[in-house]
Amino acid sequence: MELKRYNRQNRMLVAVDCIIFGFDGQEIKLLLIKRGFEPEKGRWSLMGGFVQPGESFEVSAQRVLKQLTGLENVYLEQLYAFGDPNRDPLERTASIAYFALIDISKYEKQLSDHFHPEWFSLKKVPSLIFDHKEMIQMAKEKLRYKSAFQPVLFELLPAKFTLPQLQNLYEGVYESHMDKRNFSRKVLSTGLLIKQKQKDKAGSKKGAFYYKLDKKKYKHLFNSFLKFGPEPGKI
Amino acid sequence: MELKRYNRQNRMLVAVDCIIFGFDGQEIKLLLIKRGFEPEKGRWSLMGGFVQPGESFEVSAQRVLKQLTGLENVYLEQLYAFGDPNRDPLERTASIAYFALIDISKYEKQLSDHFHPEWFSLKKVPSLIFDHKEMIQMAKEKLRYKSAFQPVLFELLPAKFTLPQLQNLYEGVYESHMDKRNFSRKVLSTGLLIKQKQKDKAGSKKGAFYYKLDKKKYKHLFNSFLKFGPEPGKI
DNA sequence: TCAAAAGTGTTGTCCTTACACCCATGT
DNA sequence: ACATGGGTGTAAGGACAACACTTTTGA
Repeated sequence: MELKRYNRQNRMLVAVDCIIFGFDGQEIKLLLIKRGFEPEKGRWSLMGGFVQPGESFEVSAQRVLKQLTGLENVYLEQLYAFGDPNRDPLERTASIAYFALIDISKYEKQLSDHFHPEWFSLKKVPSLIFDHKEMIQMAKEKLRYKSAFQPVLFELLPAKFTLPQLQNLYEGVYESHMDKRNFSRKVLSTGLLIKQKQKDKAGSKKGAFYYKLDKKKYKHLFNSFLKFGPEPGKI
Repeated sequence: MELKRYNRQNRMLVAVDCIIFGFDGQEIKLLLIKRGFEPEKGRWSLMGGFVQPGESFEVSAQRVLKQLTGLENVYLEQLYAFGDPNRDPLERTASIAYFALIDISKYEKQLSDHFHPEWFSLKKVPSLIFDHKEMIQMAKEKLRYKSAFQPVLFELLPAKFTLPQLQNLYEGVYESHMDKRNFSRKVLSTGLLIKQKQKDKAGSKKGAFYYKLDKKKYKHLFNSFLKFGPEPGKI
């Protein structure tokens, strides 16, 4: 006897939600939208969408991300599956949360959108629907944890960036100050950065040298990076 | 107008699967069952079950774990949500994988079970259904990653254990050898271990002193532990 | 000329690693 | 008595943290 379905079991909706991080050279930001349908229509929310038939979670998250930002091939990683039976008041819906790191300079508001997206400073996140605040909190923690050992934060930077920008980024993630001498020694010692001849004159009169990632080494060294941030585990 | 449901969306089955680790004093083991229903009836599998209405994923995993082991209050952590549309050939089923660390000495085969559970050495895992092999691989990696910074591995040990046992455990997780002098200095320096007066005479003629966890410090220090294993990130 | 940010070196401390011998005891 | 595994100390090297002054240039 061959079954056609699992009988007597309940099915539920499954959605993906994306925590989208960006970095403007000064601070870390989060891309949020105004929810366009009931319930909670009009409130701020993470970008999300229902998982479609035939679509894996990863593909689903990529689709949702592209819909909002127009971007493909961005850094995307599964964060956590949220499954509280009452997290969506209308109907039981599981959410697989993904976090994305995008180069904010490549982001372009999609013209014909109805999402009303806005970038928010991580310190000024508005009230959000459902458990989205919890998702963001968890994403922040994971980002800290992860970037202590892997050079993921470069995904947030444009092709050319300066050391002060990079330091701002790390300081933002760890909400702490770092010594610039120790910082530059540390990152340069990885050999991942290639110094450019041009300077960025935007941030100061003297100007700061641009650096580029050594992409070959980057892929190769992704798993053997440095230790940053506060004591490991204290994060 | 208020909606009652999200229309035009597809619902799917959601299950939990548990990767259950144990440690017998010598090596790390995995608890597997013989699947009791179609499809793939009779093949080895992780213990799992469908998420029930009103039940969160965490509670669901706890229930499944108790069903198999009789244990409650064990270390349980969400690993990853597996959602490939074809992972279960019968019907689309998402699986939220959890990994559990149990004290193997507390485990007792449930009498009236129909699961036929068996402990397998991590090095001799049989062929498994669906994507369960991938789940185990990911769980191993997460365990490595995690136990480098947090004292999670104590969850696998009985109340009293010896330093050589503890070292076996770490060596099993990292599949490497460690220097016993450096190892004992390192773990003792945490202050988490309380030396007992009795010895375990099972493993040697001289006998090895038992240690107990300082539970207060354990809970407090859970997030500021040591660095173990190979280079961070090389895991 | 001054203000503002970029860039650069040294030192002390601590952590990590490598390494070898004696101890206790059951057989 | 001996074989087996348990227990301990030291020295060298490397990583990290603390710290202050000079440079450049736009206003």
